[in-house]
Amino acid sequence: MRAKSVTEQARRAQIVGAAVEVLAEVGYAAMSFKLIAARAGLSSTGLISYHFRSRQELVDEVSADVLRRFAEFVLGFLDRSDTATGELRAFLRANLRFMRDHRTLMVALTQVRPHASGPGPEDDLRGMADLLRAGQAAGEFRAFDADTVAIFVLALRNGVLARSAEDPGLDLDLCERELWTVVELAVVG
Amino acid sequence: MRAKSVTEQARRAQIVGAAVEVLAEVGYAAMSFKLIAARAGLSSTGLISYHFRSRQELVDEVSADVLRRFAEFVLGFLDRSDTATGELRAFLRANLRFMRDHRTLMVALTQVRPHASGPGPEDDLRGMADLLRAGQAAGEFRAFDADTVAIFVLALRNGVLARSAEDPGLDLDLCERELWTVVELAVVG
Amino acid sequence: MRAKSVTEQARRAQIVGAAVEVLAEVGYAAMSFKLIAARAGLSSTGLISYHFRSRQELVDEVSADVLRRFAEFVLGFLDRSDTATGELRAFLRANLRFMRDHRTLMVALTQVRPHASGPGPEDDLRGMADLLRAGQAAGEFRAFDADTVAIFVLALRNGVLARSAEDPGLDLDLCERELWTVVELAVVG
Amino acid sequence: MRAKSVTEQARRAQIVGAAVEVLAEVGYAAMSFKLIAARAGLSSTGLISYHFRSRQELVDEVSADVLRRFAEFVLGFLDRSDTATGELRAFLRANLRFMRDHRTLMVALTQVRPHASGPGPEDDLRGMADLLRAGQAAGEFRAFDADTVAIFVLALRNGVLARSAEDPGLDLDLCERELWTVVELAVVG
DNA sequence: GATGAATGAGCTTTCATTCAT
DNA sequence: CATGAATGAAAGCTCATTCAT
Repeated sequence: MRAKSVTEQARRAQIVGAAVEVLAEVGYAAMSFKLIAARAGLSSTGLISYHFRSRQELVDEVSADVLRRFAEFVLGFLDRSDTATGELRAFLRANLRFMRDHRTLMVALTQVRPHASGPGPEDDLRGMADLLRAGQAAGEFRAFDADTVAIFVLALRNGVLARSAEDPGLDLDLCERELWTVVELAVVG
Repeated sequence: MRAKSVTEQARRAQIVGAAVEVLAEVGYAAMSFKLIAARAGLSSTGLISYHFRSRQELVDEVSADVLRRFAEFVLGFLDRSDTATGELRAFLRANLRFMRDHRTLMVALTQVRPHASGPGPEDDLRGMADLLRAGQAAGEFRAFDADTVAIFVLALRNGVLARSAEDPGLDLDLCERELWTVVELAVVG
Repeated sequence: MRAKSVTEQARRAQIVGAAVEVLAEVGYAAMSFKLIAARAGLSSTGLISYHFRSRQELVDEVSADVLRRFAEFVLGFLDRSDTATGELRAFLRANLRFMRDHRTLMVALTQVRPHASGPGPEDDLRGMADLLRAGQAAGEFRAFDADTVAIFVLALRNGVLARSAEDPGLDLDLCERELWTVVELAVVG
Repeated sequence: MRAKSVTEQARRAQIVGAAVEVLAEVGYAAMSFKLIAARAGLSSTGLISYHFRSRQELVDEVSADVLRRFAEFVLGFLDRSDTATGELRAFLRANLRFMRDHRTLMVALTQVRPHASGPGPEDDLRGMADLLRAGQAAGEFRAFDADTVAIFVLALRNGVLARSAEDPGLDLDLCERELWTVVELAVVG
């Protein structure tokens, strides 16, 4: 792979940013190069094709980019704790805070991820199941099937984010408190 | 609204059925009349337009049709119990069984519902919150914010269905058992 | 050509009538079997195709039918006079009265005639030129090129009808008086 | 409104030109992007949509373009005279000459104008009525209802043009002479 | 690198017509 | 005779992509 010039990188970022906004606004199915170009202030959709080999490459990059930012954000919450319980709590909190602070990114991610290559839900699940198993090994969590409960934890996360996307008025701080209560009850036992 | 002839009804059903299969296979964004016509063995897309005023009408009908079948299915589980706990358990069980027995319908529904008119997630939430409040009033459930926990319960349902859609090998019976354990812990307290 | 049954004739008339209304309302370019069927209260456009070999045949029949009615109407005015001047005046009066009393027919005719076979403007012109020549031979009209002035007379007729079609509020009685003044000045000299 | 590039302008003009030819040849109802693209030597109808937002925009532009050319042409005749009589005569002469020299444009205009936005017949009538009133005020014309006679004058113009469109062999120079005789008789009195 | 014009396949929808019942 | 379902061509329009400048 070639090294990318600074200008090139800047343009790609600009286009990805515009795509994020479009995705959050009209959804994946209605996203088009025309809308993205307009949103980015570009004079031609040709420029998008110039910087991205194909629509799919753009979709992948949008997904990867938002995912990277999200991961960084979550990491900022995680590295303060060392128990599995603390890590789980930090993860959930980070997710809801990201939604609160970067709603557009989050909504765009939910729209684009099903159509992007790159890490999928299985990868999320693997990580979560590992965390849960670690908690069980440390005696913090009750006995349960970690793979299955991992599905549940991520389902709760996704569901709250989806609801918040539908209803911008949702009180995410209340959600965070109630969510932790529920997860603690369910996982710690 | 005019009465629809038998043939008309049959064709519409056939088209809706083909649309369901296409939706489950390629997703909403890639759905097209061409694919549906091919799947249904129709000679042209014109026939779809003949039976449905517009693409949106087809989308709405697909959503309504699957939703109706799903509601019937769920009802078959519900009317055996009378406590809120029993009803909640039956609801969750019914959902997972529907996925197990009618996977294509369920997957199609997740694809189409965000783009259909008709009842939306808010309506689901309202019903669930009412059930939870009834359980609280009956002393079956612990104290929590019913609207928020309704989000959680439906999130769990949706998440399991989504996971099952991604991974057809998922053991839904195991999920059902673990899910009820988790929900009981979380809701009954 | 086969004899047409009574029912057949009635249906054709009904369809022609509906076509006239549609033509007057939306114009030739926007006319369609669907609109005509709806207007006639028919359940299918197939019925139109059943009674008319083709769209063109319907168009021709509409034109011929209205033209026939128009001719009858005009005749009712003509047969009272015997001079060319009287006949010319009666002709013009009849035209404007027909527009006043049967506006829909007249408007439909202007829409359909350019697309119908059957007698065309040349035939109208021939008749008018003959009348003018007769008037010249009788010493009623001044010397002019009859073929050319025939164009003018029919142009005046057509223009007034077209204007009246555009502006239903046009005072056709005033038009009739002014028109005759003008024609008399121009033709008698 | 954005400034249009030279190439853009040229293509639009080319498409408008092709549309004019198609209109003159097959009429408004049978006009289609396919015919226009073929006539213009374009590879696809998509290019027409690329340069014109919609069919209606093309229709409007064709009408406006021909109208503009026509107005310029007429102006070249008008500015030599100062009496109402002279202006009227120049107007009529200009119309017939335009038909003689730019028959395709003229025929296209008659086809497209009823379906275009932009100035309509009422606007033509207003101008003509004003001219007639000016002539009356100057004592050049006899007493008549200017609004009505304006209809007549334009009717004569339209009728001759229509006839010429139908019969390309029509002697427009003869028409011009006879027309002026008739108009003079009718208007001057 | 950027532009905007061009491409051609694709979309949904409408059309007149045909056909089995 | 009438119905309404079916047909396939054609419509206007949008799409991602390509290309010359």
